[in-house]
Amino acid sequence: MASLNVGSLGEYIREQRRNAQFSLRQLAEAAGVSNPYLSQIERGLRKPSAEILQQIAKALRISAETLYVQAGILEERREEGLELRVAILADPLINERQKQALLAVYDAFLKENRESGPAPDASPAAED
Amino acid sequence: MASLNVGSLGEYIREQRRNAQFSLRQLAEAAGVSNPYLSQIERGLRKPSAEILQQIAKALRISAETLYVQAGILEERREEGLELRVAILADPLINERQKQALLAVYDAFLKENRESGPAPDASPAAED
DNA sequence: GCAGCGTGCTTGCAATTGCAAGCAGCGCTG
DNA sequence: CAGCGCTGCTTGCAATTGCAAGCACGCTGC
Repeated sequence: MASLNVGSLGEYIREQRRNAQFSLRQLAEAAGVSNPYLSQIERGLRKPSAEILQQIAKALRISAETLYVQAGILEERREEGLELRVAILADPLINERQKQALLAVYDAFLKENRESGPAPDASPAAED
Repeated sequence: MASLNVGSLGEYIREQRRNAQFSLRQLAEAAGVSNPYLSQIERGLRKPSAEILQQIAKALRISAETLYVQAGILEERREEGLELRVAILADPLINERQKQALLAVYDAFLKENRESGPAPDASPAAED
């Protein structure tokens, strides 16, 4: 169907498989799918269901979401600022007042950064 | 296939459709799927692909991810407290100092809630 | 050379997905 | 009453998905 997405999906799976140093049959067996089908997926001839993607992801030890994004059924979260807002609002451990307070602090930081230019992200490698 | 998941998925879709006060045909048309197929999905007779779920979600104005979770192809993020911490740390719009400040505020709120009991989530429906 | 093994791919088929045509039932109107 | 419009569902079929059986090729050991 969406062969554009399937094309890059298949390439991505083949790349990850090679990174993991699995043969096609090894991955197919680990994933519980037939090896011809996996071959077809990698070459973009078939568009696998989400369940198959889940199985492949698990066998490759990568997140299923990664493959969903490649397949075009999940969007990468790219809306800047929105993701954290949504996460704050969705957090079950804090109440509404606290959520609003966090959002206010976040907004203040964004404003501060807009007025003083791009965030000088002094994020050191020590974070790792 | 996984008719357990499909069962709850269909019920969920019907419920959301009724909440939106759409007839089956209206939603099917808005979603760009056939109305018999939507009927079958709601009754758990068919298991739709992620693409169809995406279309339905869009027509219902809910996130596709919500339906993916119902369908069992995506897991809910349940790690309490961790998701927001990760989101704060991953946000590209604020710097490290600001991130630490947000985390400190969040921690303070969690502590406050632990000492005063469960978060009295006065989250109103006004969020819709 | 040949047999055996591993690799990736071809092919035909059964099951599933999604649709078009249409049915049955209900309420409303003239 | 008949006709119309709306509702949700039935059914047969084409296309797609995923698999089993098996092919072609390269490499290795005898």
